[in-house]
Amino acid sequence: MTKENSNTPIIMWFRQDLRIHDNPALNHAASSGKPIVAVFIHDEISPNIRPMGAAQKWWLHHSLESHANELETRGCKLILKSGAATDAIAQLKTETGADAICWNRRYGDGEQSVDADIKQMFKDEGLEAKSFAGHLMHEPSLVRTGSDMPYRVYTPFWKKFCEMGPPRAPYPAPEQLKPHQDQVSSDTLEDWKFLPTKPDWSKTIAEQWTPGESAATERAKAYMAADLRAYDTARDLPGPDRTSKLSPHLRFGEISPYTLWHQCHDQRHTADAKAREVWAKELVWREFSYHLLQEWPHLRSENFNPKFDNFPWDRNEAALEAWQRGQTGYPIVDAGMRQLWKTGWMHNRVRMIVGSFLVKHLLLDWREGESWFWDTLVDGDPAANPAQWQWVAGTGADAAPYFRIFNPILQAEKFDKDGSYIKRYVPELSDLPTQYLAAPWDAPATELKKAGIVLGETYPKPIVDHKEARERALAALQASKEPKE
DNA sequence: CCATTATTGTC
DNA sequence: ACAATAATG
Repeated sequence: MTKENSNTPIIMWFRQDLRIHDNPALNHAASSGKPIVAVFIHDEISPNIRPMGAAQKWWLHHSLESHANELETRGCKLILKSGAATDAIAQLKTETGADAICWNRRYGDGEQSVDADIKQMFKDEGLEAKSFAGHLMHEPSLVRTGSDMPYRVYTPFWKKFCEMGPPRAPYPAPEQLKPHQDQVSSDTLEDWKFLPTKPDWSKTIAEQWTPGESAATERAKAYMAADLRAYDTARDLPGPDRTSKLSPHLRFGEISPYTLWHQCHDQRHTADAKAREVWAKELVWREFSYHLLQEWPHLRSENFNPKFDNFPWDRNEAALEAWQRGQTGYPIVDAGMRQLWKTGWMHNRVRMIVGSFLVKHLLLDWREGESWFWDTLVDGDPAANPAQWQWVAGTGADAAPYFRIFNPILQAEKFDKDGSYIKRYVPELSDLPTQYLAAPWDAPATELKKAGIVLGETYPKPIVDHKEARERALAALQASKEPKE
């Protein structure tokens, strides 16, 4: 095959795919034989693109640093540009004389319309613009029901996903990259001010996480070898916490879902079929979220199920703040919210509990919770975060025929039996015997005293009564169903 | 009788 | 998923 323009550069536009391995667009750029201009654009201007949350920015800073180093060892510099992506790409095209561009597809209406514009910009000049599937194993728009409709329920989506055949094997990293050598203007990471300063809340997060492709790869390997086998039985226990912690790495594409799918299924000798399937199903929940986002671009702002449009959400700043700060008086809720603040992450079981509590017990709008998570989670994902919040609120894609109201006391007793999770994040309760940890207000006065706890002083009294809150939520649901005058 | 366990209806 | 109710021992 002749490569007519092998001396003119190709732009490799990195977005949510900060990896060398299994990166189809990068492989395309490498095999084109053209000098590669690698770029990342920080775009907070283009319409309908959600500005990143603070914790994600912390992650992205370090992930870009790591990715730039990876590229550097292959002789390639990562160019940083900011502003509207169409302008940044146009400028880069002029600066470098590039006659081709490639990227891995992203999802969401704002992102896709920017990408379509840029593709058009290249096509109009007879230049090449190619996009690849790398973020998801099956294109969300191609997973359809028998009557050619998008799925609204996970289980049939999962079945269809399986029928569509196993995801392709991951691609190897390109053997070599031919870098573009000329000087190109670039921002610095410091220009973007992604790291918090006054106050710097990132220290406890940095202790937990190492952003970047090599850390992601190591974590995946270690997880598959050690803990995958216990996933189906242990995944609901936030105390021992045997989850993979791969979510932020996946969020920024430091490791690909194809790689993880195959690593999981290759683990036949250590993990049984059940454990492997349950874990793979979680990976496909991510795909389902993108499927929903694709079909319902306003997933983060509008009820998926319009029947909830009349739901009488409360507005209560004090209650919202108590929830955000982990001061609700329900230890399992407070432990979760404090884990989130401290580490930028929360165990999934606890996400469901705190989400249900915000929406059902406090009657606060799920969008308040979604926004808080978006700002504080290092794995805040444009599809998974709204999809999960809508699921827990009952407004989303959920097959349950009833209005799910988690009981935070039962949930704590069931999933944090030994109280290790609560004690870790709510240390003011750590001297209370385990049996009282789920509901300290029911502990005998003598036990509270022995543990040095004064409810309302050293730890809050519950801000709502469970039974009353439950009844109030059910009444609100009824009220939202009354036909409007 | 009480505490634990199984069943069932709901949203 | 929960909670009211029934069954068990």
